[in-house]
Parts: sequence; C-alpha cells; structure tokens
Amino acid sequence: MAKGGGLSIDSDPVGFFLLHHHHHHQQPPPTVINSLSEHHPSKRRLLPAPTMDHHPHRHHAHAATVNVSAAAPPTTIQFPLNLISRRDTSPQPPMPPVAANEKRAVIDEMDFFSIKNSGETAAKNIVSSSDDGDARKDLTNGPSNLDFNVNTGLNLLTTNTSSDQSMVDDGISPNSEDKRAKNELAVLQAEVERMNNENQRLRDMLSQVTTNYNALEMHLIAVTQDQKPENSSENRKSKDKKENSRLMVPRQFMDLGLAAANNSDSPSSSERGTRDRTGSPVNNNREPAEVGIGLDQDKKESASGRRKQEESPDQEWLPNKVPRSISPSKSVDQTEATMRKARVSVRARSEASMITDGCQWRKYGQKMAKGNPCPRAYYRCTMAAGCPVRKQVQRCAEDRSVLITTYEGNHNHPLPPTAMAMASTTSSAARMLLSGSMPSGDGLMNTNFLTRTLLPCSSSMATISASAPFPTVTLDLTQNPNTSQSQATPGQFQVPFPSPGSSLANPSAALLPQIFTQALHNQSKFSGLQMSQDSKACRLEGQAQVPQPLGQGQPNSIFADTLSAATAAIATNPNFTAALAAAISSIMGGSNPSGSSGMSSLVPSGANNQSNSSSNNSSNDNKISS
DNA sequence: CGTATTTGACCCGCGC
DNA sequence: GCGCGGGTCAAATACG
Repeated sequence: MAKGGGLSIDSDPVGFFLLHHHHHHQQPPPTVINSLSEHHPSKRRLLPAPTMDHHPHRHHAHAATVNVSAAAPPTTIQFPLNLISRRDTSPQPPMPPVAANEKRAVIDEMDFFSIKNSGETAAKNIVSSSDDGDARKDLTNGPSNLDFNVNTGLNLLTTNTSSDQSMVDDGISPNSEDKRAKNELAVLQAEVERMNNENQRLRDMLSQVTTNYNALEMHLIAVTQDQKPENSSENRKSKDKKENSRLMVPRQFMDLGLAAANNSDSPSSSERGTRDRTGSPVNNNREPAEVGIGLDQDKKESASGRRKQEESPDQEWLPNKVPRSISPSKSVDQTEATMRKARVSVRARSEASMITDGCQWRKYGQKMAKGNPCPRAYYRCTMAAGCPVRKQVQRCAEDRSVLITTYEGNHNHPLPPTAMAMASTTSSAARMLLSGSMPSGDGLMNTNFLTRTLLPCSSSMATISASAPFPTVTLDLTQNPNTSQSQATPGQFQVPFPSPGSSLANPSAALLPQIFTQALHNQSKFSGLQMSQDSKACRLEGQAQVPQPLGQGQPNSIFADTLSAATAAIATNPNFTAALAAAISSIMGGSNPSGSSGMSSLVPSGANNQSNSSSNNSSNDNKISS
C-alpha cells in the first residue's frame, strides 16, 4: 500500500498545469489552491497514503459520508431485508468485533465473497448444490447442514444455560446434575416451542407470499395480454416464460444462475472506445446497444458524461432508464439531465481497506469528503477495458470500523461468479431505482413488494433512498440482527455471532447482495413492466442486461424470481432454512410436481454458479491494494 | 520496464 | 456569478 505515499508531486505542478490546459477554464489557479487548502486544510499532506486505514479516533461524527440514504427521511424507505444472518456459522476467524480501530492489521481487503474462506458451510452448500437438477442432493445436503446449524444454535443455548456435559465432568454432584438435566429439558422444550412458533409464522408468511404471487401472476397475465399485439414472438416468449415459471418455479432459479454466468455476451463492448474525453461522445451511441446494459448509460454519464454529452440519450435504452417519464418530451430530457446514477451502497464492518467483491479494481482517485475525516477512495473496474463500473470506498465517520462501499453502474463484461453477486446487485438496484424513480405510486408499491417478499428473513437493513444526488440502495450489514424481526422470530439464534461485522467475510454474507439483487432486479422488472408498455424495453431488459439472470425478461417470472430470491435469502440463514425447507418445498411442489426438486433448485441456482467456479475465481479476485 | 498508486489539477453541477 | 464540493484525469512516482 504505502507506496511511498506521494512524496513528489509537489514539485511539478507547473508542467502538470500546462498539460491540463486543454480546457482553459475560468478558475485562476490561486482560487483553486485556496479553495483546496480551505476545504482540506491539513488533509493534503496529512493523509498518509492509503488513508483508508488510518483513523485517528472519531472526531465529529457527522453526516453519513457516502450518500447513504440516511440523509433523506422522506424519500427513504426502510425495510428489513433480512438476507443474512449475522450469525451465519462463521468459523470466521478474523476480525475481533470492532475494537481494533487502532491496531488494525492492515488487512488489505475484506473478503466479502470468497467462498473459500474458512470452509464455509451453509452458504456454500446452498450454493454448491447445483442445478444439475439433483434436487435430492440439494435437499439432502442442505438439510443436513441446516440441521447442523440449528443444532448448533440449540447447543449454544443449552450451553448458556449451563447444561453442558462438561459441567458434569467438573465434578458436580448428581443432584445438580439432575437439576441441570431439568434445566436442559426446559430449555429444549422452550426451544421447541419457539421453533414451532417460528414455523407457524413462517408458514403464514409463505402463504402470504404465495397469495401475492398468485395475485401478481394474474395481474401480469392481464398486463401481458394487453400488450399482446406488440411482438408476437416476444409475447410468445413471455408466455412460455410464464408457463415455465408457473410450472417450474425452481427452474427459474437455475436460469438465474446460468444466465448470470452467461451474461458474457457483452464482452465485445470492451472495445468501446476509450471513453476518455476524446472518444466518449461518439462511442456512446453504440455502446448501449452492444453492451446492452441499461445502466451503462448511467455509467457513461458518470464517466464521460461529465463531459456533458448527456443529452444524447439513445432511444434504445432510453426506455429503460426513463421508462415512465410522465410528460414525454420534457420529462425525458429532464430526466436525462437529472438522470441520477443509481447506486448501491454496502455498509460493512471491516478492518480491511476494501471489501473483496470478486472484481478487479484500480484506484483512480482519492478525496476528502466533507464531513468525514476519512478520505474517500475511488476505484474503477479493470476487468475489462471500458467497464464503466466505479466504486467508492470510505469509512464511516461515525464508526470507523464501518466500511462503506458504494457501487455504481453495470459491468460490460463477463464476471466471475464471485463477482456476480455484487455486480448484479448494483445493476439491479440501479435499475430498480431508475425504473421506479416514480417516488409515489410505483416506488411505494415496489418497496412494499420487496419488503414483503424479503421480510420473512430480515436480519439486515436495506434502505432505499431516491433522494437527491443519487438514488441509492443501502445494504447495512453492520446492524445487529434485526430488531423487530428477531423478536418476532424467536427461532433466531443470535448468540453465536456477537460481531456482525465479522460475519461479512462469510460466504453467506456474500449471498446477501445477490439475493437482494435478485429481488431488486425482479422488482425492477416488475415496475418496468408496469410502466413501460414498450415491448422494446422489455426486450432490452431481457437481453441486454449483462449481469442479469436471464430468464427474467419475462414478466410473469418476476414474482417467482423474487420469491426465489426470498427463499434463497432464507436459505442463507440456517435457522430459517431448516424451518422453511419443508414448507417451501411443499409450496414449490404445489406448483411443481416435484417438490423436492423445486427446493433444491431454489437454493442453489443463482448462487450455484457462484460457488462452483468461485473456487477458480477466488484466485482471480481483485487484488487491489496490498 | 510495465503496472498500480498517489495526488494536484481540472471539470461540472448546485446552491447562494 | 461565485464558491463549494464531488468526481475524474493524468503526470509523477513507487513497486515488483
């Protein structure tokens, strides 16, 4: 890291300045300098190079740095997401809770997605059991793990109550032993009861979800019928899709995974010209088509967009982005102009300077942001030439142990499975935000939808903020297992993992974004569907999206997917999994002849690919600083 | 020598 | 119109 932290630069300002003059601009040098010095008085020389690591102590806590939603109350909708259980089984070694502000061992990156880490179990299994349609396998594997986990929880509990055998060994009288046995029994009974309750609750939730699904399906059917005239082929496709979804919910999951893996189609785009100041405008037109990523545009905007090319919205993807602009003419432009870049922000406790998300990043800038003593680092994806994806990494001002990573844009290249989760998360979130830009009706609905879908297993908090600068979805992985939900869900064993942060390193944690993504994605599709009757838009979505799973272009599958996502989310949580396995499989079985297969496919599919190839990729994984 | 990082300057939108 | 602040560029530099 500390590559000689900028010693030299001071000397050459002149030459530098000259070179930059292509844009002879207003600002007289002095002003700039002044302003800089003003803003960041000390920072300049003070920050040792890589700064991310150095956090003196907390000073003024202040605004959440990255535009994490926190800012806008009104536009911010919070809902329990629940994807991850903090506790996830993590033999996870590192990271003592949080304490270590001081002596952070300079871990370069927190391995967010690597599955290899510490033989992860649950998540891995879930993921790995794959699509080969061997449902049984999945079930068997899954449950076993699940059971294991559950048991673990119980044990812990019992242990807490001092019911361990070891105690006996310690030489306690038979009497006490009896007592202990009783206690244990009581505890177990309580546990059982709790489990029952939880089951009940979950069952209810499932039924609710199912109901919703049906309703949505009906709705979708109605909608699609309306659109029918458009593209016969398209329609047919969607229809098929629909049927598939209905019959084979599970399959969809698998599709998701595969699609994700396949998404490679866009590589060609890599040649998208140097998006530098020079080329940006020209290339832009084609990019979208080739790359086919709706968000790319955003990206572009961000990258070269600054240069102000913004108003050449390609109609092609325009629909995607600004689907439902209300007043066509103006709104479109405005939307364009205002086009905000959708972002996904992940808050996680980490001592590392950066989380490992499976991509390769190159740092291209670092700046002090107002209100946060910690510098913000800017990274760009380097896995492909023109990849527009950027991310910002910054420590939270209030809690230096929290690392805030904000992603922006879609990758225009194939991603390693390990990177899929985050990538698809960002793209989906962005899409959702953009498509659902309508704060009112749709947005709300969407949110509710999502919320309800994921509610069942909420443990982490997701925040959607459509508020200013950029619409942002924030995944807060720093919070303790959900509040409300946890209580509602006695079945959750929170004991095991006191420090949520550490759990992030777990694979299961890694699934969160993915799950979330799927939900968002589906959801966005849904909203998109509603708003845009333009079949084209639909098509674009189906094809273009790189990271996306594919089968989803079709409307009807949406809910199914979401459901799947939710299920997957649940699956990530061993506790829930155990409880839900049966229920879900039964439900799946309802729509699909083979219940078991349904279940199996559910879990593994999306994640599946990930885990499988992850092993390979892990090596690839970003190596940013070090 | 090639690649990655550092870091001041530049660009641009926004609020006053 | 100006200044602020966020984001990006790219020369200089460090590193392997």
